[in-house]
Amino acid sequence: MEGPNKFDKDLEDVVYFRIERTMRRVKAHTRKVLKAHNFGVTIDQWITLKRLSEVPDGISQMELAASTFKDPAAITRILDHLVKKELVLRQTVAHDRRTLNLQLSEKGWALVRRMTPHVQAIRQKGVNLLSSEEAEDLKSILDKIYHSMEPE
Amino acid sequence: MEGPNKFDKDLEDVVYFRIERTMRRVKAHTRKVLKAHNFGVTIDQWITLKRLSEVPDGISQMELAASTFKDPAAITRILDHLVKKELVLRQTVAHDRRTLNLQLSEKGWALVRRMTPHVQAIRQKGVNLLSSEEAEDLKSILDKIYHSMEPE
DNA sequence: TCGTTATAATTGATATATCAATAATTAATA
DNA sequence: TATTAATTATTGATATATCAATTATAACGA
Repeated sequence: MEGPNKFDKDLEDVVYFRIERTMRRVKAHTRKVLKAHNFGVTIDQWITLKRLSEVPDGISQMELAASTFKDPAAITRILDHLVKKELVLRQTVAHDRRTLNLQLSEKGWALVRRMTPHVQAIRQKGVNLLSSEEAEDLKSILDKIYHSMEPE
Repeated sequence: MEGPNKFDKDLEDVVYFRIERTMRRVKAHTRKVLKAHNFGVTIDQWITLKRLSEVPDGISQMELAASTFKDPAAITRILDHLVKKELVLRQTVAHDRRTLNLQLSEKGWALVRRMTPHVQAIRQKGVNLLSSEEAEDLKSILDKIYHSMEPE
């Protein structure tokens, strides 16, 4: 905000830009790890598998989309890959033929178990440097921003 | 991390997941504002224009990519749009015919000036709720994570 | 029950992200 | 200086993000 021509702060100083660049780097590192171990899935595919591992009875695509903050259309396509790789089962539901129930296959469970320690290591790498107080601060600050922008 | 079947924390509790969902919401809100005012550019196109507004003499695509943390290939395509919309000038450089110099056009400058107050309002909306201390904490915590994952 | 409305998933179109490969040019070096 | 190596931008392929439109089905109201 110095100098005669400055009518706005630089990108570099914008909080959202910092958030973005941090996530880009985290993702780059994550991709490197996934590739090194030949897990055969992308980051978003991993997120999907991980979420499904939290709901053993399965959930619908709408619920999956909502809980991962992804678009239903994106979920459809991510699942296409995961079903083709036989990591996820996509089955019709008796009482509502619009809905598809999603569950990990045995192969999906095995992959999640295999990947988990490596993903934990990635989380550690960055977050380890933070005090537990800082980690909590980060979450609560992010949530303040998050809740300041309720849709509608 | 409770219950007999839990061998990993839930997505919901992962810091990176929180960061991601916050940014998704910020971007959703931003797109809504850009659309409401008919600015005719996407978020990434805006970021590119904004960055170019910080370097009136222009920069190369490599420099633009580095300073926005985007891939050079992505920059090429974003610029294709911006050049077509006559918001950016892409000119060859005398001393190095590999390099293209990028500058805002008059129309580009006008758009940046027109958009700036609205973008500032978006930044305010979320960040206003934070104390200046929290805002600084957020940046420094993010930077710790960022620097913990230096490439190579 | 018929017709309207709502919901779940898909598909299409466009924009971006990432990686690999390529073309053009410049730099480095034997 | 002739080669080789590095650099800049582009292009192609694949995956995702977003929005709009569509299909199939379910829920609802007159």
